Amino acid sequence: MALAHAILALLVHQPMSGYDLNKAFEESVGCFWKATHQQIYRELGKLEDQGWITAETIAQEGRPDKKLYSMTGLGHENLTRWVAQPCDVMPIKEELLVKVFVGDLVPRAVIRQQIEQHRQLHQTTLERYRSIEQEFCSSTDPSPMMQFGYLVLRRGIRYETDYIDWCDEVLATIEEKE
Amino acid sequence: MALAHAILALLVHQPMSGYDLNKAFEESVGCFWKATHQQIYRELGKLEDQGWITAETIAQEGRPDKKLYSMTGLGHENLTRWVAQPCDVMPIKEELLVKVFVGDLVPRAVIRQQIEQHRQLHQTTLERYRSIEQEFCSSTDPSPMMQFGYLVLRRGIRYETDYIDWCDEVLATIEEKE
DNA sequence: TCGCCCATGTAATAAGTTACATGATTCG
DNA sequence: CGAATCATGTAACTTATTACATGGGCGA
Repeated sequence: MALAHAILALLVHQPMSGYDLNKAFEESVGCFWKATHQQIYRELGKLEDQGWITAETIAQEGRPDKKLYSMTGLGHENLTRWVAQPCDVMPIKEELLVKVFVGDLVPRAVIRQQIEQHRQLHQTTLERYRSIEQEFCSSTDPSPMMQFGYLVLRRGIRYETDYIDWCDEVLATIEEKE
Repeated sequence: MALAHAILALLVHQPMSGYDLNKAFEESVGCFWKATHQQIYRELGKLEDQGWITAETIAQEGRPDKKLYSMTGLGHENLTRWVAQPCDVMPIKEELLVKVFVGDLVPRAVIRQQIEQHRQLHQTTLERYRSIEQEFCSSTDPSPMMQFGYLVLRRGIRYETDYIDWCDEVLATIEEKE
């Protein structure tokens, strides 16, 4: 049910289309949830059936019609109730760590290359988060919603920074003994 | 295919039963992969069909028979090839972060409580990793396999430490304005 | 005697991925 | 003229979760 609530969480602030939601998951919101457009459209259908959201079809000139989804009172109630419920720690599933774990099966260069590649990917993500952070800081609107959004972004920044530091630790260790 | 490779990665070092694998995923290996026993038994069946592992049934007194799985040459080849293949960054899906994101819907105390609870959970996991680290350090066997295992554990320790620090950051921010 | 450890599985459902499918507009 | 953006979806398939199911031994 978590994807449903992630979608509702985005619709609290403003109505959005499936397309908008997909972009959000790819960009800023990517630091706490991930979903493909197929999942999003399917889930939006379910949420509408349950009456947690409503759709309004907007005709547009020169581009396809879009469906703007808004949260209903029922959806709002459900989301609020869900926020207060205890939740589990999300399990970690890291392919890269499985590879490092069996690093002794391959030449050192293979692991070094994998780590270097991931360091690069996390660096790129970190830079994206940093530029979103700049927008927060330069904005003159210190609303409470922005505060919570900023705390989530902080988690993303911390995570990426820490991952990069770990990569450097690994690289230092494997170079040491070559 | 990643679960299959995570299982193979554990079977490289010694033969194990489904039960053993499940315990491993719950304990030390939990810092890089998670699987339920149902998934494990199903996957073991598939891996055996493919000829990547072989089973040997061990009759035991006073307790159920067990099936000890060992990796075959084919399994070893496949695992080795997989380690060298590039892989994607694993997406983050954090229910807690979704909740913090919509923290303005509920009283401050609700978010504070959620954060405190998760801080506690991550603290417990960190302590578990720290005690595994102690075993590594006191061991007089600095084999290469141990080195890679230690690097993976370092990732777990870093992750948990960083998560706890973030929790403290959130708690400081929400107390500030009460 | 109650509950945990050992040890394995099936069945049903939910969630996620991959491939397929369309079609106009706008920018380089 | 090709690629990207906007905008939506279906269908098939693979993974993961949850519930159900069994049964002896062993320690508090």
